[in-house]
Amino acid sequence: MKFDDKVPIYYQIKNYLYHEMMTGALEPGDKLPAVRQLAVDLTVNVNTVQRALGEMITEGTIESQRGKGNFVTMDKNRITQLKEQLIVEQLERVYNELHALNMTDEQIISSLKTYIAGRGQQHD
Amino acid sequence: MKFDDKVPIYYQIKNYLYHEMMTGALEPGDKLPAVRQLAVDLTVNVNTVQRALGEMITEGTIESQRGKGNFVTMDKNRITQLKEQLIVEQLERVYNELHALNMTDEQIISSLKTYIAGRGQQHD
DNA sequence: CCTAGTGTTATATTTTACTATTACACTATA
DNA sequence: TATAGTGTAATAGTAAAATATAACACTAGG
Repeated sequence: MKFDDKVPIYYQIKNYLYHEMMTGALEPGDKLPAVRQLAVDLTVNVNTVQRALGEMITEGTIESQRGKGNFVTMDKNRITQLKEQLIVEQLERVYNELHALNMTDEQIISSLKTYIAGRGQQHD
Repeated sequence: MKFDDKVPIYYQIKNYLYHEMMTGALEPGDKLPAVRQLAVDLTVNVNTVQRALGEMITEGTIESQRGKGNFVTMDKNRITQLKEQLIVEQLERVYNELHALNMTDEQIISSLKTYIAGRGQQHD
């Protein structure tokens, strides 16, 4: 996996797993890949994986069963809340960033529209 | 200044100065605060400031005059390009993030509208 | 010429993230 | 009960970022 060297790997692993949960690749109750397998898949050390999982366990996003594995929480509400939270965080960030660049609300919205519209050309 | 401990300080300093330039707080030809002053203002070490400035000098965003100070480039075109670049980077990021959360283009745009509309309530 | 203000550079130290490696604890199952 | 698969934890080492501190180089002005 490709990581941004400006932010801690364990933090990016958390985000990766969040997204797997948000998109349904990992559903409530699902068993995650074994920590050693995740380490191989992501080409990182087991301890780094463990650090990410440890935080998610503390948060209650995943549940650990020693000897069995790590499992996505059965609390679907939590997943929904998490998704909403991730979305708002992103919106908040762009808004603040673009607003700090002296753009008006209207300019922010229209620039996003333009960006998305102009996207079809060279991507996907 | 408050820093996000998930990303290097020198990198955040660069972004801070970029924004100062984008908003016009620092205009082309303007003299930046002395490195030691910046270090005090940002409550950071001189070397950390220097690392940020060093990269910006290499980029050509600012120009250094030994014994005199650091100055914003006179090349207004560069400032404009930089602003456009910063905007696109933000749009790209938000788009990719939200798209990865299974949102459609329309949902992304409308969620931003909703966010901005609902913003007036508790902020500014 | 001296001094204060500026950028630049270097050394040593601390802290944090990450890695490598090993060991331990628990579960399921053959 | 042995073994393979799982999570958990500790130790030691490396690398990068940031700090503290000091010195050097240049400029302007008295």
